[in-house]
Amino acid sequence: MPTSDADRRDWRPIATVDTVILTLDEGSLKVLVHRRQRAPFAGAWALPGGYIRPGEDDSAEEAALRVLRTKAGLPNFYIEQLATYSGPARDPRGWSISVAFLALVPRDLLPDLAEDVSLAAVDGLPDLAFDHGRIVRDAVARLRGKGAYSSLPAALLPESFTLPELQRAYEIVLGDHIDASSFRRKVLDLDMIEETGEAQAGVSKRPAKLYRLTGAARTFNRTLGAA
Amino acid sequence: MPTSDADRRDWRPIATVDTVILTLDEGSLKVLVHRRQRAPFAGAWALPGGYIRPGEDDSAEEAALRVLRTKAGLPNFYIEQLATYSGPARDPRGWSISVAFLALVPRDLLPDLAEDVSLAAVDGLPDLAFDHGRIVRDAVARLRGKGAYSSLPAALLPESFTLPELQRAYEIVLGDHIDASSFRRKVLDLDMIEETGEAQAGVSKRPAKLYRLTGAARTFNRTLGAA
DNA sequence: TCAATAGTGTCTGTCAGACAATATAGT
DNA sequence: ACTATATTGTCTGACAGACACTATTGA
Repeated sequence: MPTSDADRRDWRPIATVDTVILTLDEGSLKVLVHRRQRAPFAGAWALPGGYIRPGEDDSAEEAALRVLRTKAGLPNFYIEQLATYSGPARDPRGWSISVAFLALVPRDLLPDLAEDVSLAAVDGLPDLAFDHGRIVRDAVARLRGKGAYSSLPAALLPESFTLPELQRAYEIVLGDHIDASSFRRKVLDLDMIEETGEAQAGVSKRPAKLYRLTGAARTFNRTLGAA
Repeated sequence: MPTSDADRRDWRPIATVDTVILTLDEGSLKVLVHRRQRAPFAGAWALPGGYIRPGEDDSAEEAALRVLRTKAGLPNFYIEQLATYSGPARDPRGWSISVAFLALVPRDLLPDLAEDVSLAAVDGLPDLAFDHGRIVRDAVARLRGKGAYSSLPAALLPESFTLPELQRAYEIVLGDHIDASSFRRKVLDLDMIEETGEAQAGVSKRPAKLYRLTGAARTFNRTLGAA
């Protein structure tokens, strides 16, 4: 069983994680990317990612959260497993396997973007390192496909939001117009959201009521990825 | 960078694949399991699985197909990525990462079962090695959750089948009764199936027409997993 | 009062499920 | 003709989208 280093390297692929952080910014769906400092693909835009460290991480998910903390300075939040990408060619360093995760984050929870971090619109994505372009496309397809009426798009909004804002989030995610009255009926029937009691202020038109996700909806949200 | 073997082993997790083969047998949904010959979990039931071999496999999916060919004697068929399981405790041999795949296979395509291979009903599953019990539960949840009207359950039936048979397959998969007239309308509208021109023979009642999946439905089926 | 958007009420077409009615094989 | 399904037709309630109408704020 014991063999040379070269052989052993051949038997255990490189194991990494990559994260797709999606948010709503300036009316469109964007993904967080950073400029790579080191080879391979130095200077190219890439998803935040890194090696799984068995000595340090308790799971691939923990590894992804660690990468987000240390590489992007992001706090822990809910991430959902997207898919796993593998093969000899996707990483020039050798046969690799990467577990990709997806998170929906309100824009205001993202810290001020550093020099080498940027939000790229998912429609008209620039070229990304590795197979990250494909990973982002898969993530967006998953988001768009998954329950037109799951509570997911609400995760892109701040703690409290108006119904028109929520509707716009759905429209951006789904890429389609939604009728306002149907939307209200549906979303209120589902007990996903509840009034905060407050209303918009300082607008020169009828102010909209503010809502928040109900506890039930937040939980539903958290567990959606498991199914 | 070069370190001792122990260190390097620590940096690259064990990488494996596991496969969940689901089929309809005696009116219920079953999963193919085999009795492990070797430690760990020698003697226990487990999903067919094995190491990814970077020198031999072009992707995790190829590795899974190779495992099915060599360990279970199964031909190549469409498998869909399910999820990836990882951590220090799931395999006593060390920190491991396993990519799980799902396949729906007509019972008559499974070769005669060898001594150490068996079909276990997914409801009332026996204890399985590793975290395979959880993997099977996730697979069944995915199947039940995924498009009530995707063409997926049809993959569990032989090449040609009657509408009542197809309906029963859906009912078993969904675990719920379906109205016959609605089912016919829907499934025929979707252009998923087409008449073969033949009909059942040798039944002492009105014989049902035979159908097959349309080319479009088969393709749809194949690509479902990608989204 | 006006502009602009929030929010409500009503109509209508679509569709799934319930269920009755009809069709067809072997016996 | 009779039995046991297969298959079709009709009715009805739920619901999404269209759209007209009312409400409410600051200017």
